[in-house]
Amino acid sequence: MSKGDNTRRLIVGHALKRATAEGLDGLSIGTLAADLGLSKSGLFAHFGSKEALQLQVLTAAQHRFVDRVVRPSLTAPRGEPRVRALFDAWVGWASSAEHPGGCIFVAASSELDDKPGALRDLLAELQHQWVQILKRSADIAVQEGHFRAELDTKQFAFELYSLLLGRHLFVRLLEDPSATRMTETGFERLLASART
Amino acid sequence: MSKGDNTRRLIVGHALKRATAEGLDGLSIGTLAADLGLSKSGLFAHFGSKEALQLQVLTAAQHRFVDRVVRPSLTAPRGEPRVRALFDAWVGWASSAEHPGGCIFVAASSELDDKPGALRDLLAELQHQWVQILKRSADIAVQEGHFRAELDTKQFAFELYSLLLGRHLFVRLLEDPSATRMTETGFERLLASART
DNA sequence: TGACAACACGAACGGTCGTACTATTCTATT
DNA sequence: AATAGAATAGTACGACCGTTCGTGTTGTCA
Repeated sequence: MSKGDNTRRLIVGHALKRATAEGLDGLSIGTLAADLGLSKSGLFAHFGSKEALQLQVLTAAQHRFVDRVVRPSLTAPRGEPRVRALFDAWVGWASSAEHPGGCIFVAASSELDDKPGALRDLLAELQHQWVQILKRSADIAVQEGHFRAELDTKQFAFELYSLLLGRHLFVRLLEDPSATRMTETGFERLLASART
Repeated sequence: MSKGDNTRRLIVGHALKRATAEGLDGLSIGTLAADLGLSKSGLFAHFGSKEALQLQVLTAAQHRFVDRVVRPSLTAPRGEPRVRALFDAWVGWASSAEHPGGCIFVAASSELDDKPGALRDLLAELQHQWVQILKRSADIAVQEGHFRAELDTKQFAFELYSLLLGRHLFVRLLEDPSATRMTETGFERLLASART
């Protein structure tokens, strides 16, 4: 890995952290450069445009998400345990000290849903993939006999992700100390209704 | 109502529409003025600061929300019908042509949750009030015997609002045509589990 | 109708933004 | 040690930002 690649990673990593708080659009080349002790132009040269930087940040977030949430959960046994693992890993992801602003995908979603462009397209694709992961984990739980055969697994994924989104709001804006407990309660209710 | 008051209302109304799409922070005095055929300084004079404008936009949104969602629902019979009315009215609110960007409170929530200040405080207060309205409607349904006595109504409000947030994402970012149907299905499941 | 307040305007300020160029410093290979 | 190329810095730009100020214009009430 060349020196430039290394610098680029440092930039993207730091930008990822800030983007969860300020939003992807709130990122500023000048501020990022100052944070890292670089010149504006030096930092800019690594990307060529702000949109390219934002795309790299989002892509880096995806890779990290796969590392921290998806892959670890795949080690859990197929079926309901894996569904639980995904749930727990997501909560851990959104609460991680690595991302003080919460989940960057949630933060970016309402920011980008009205702004057509490559950034929105990528985010929509990533969010779609995540919902599909949740759905497939439920499909497997059906195969394993943990969930009932007629379960609408897309509906299950929707409701599960809704709970996670609700938690995000209650934790971050309302600062409700019972947010995580309520999310877990809702999750248990959802699981119960999915079982055979 | 003086001429100035009227102009101010026009400005705030238009800003409210734009803020749902661009975000409260994305509002620009210059752009708003151009939209309305006013001069930047003329528009600015009505508020004295951008934050004051943003606060008025949020307050106007609250008034409109009460008019369009809360008050009409209060005409529904106490108990489960009123809970349903609130649900339906919220979906109508978020889909209204009046707010092409969806619900401004949802849009502002992830934007402001990391930015301390008067704006965030006001938004948190409004969101808290909304959750309380949902909770109290469930309390009434318990009183009326529609919901079971031991129901955790705060939990109910959390899950209900989570579904609405999930719908917002699925409609706006993922453009999933079955979003509203899934929200309704989840709502019915939630109601069923709350009944006696 | 005259007087005064309310309202709106244009110009300008200092600042930050993304981006484009050029120049310098560093690094790695010969 | 020399040199090519990558990496970073420096400077400048045009655009837009919120804000201020001075000056007209318009509306309102005595």
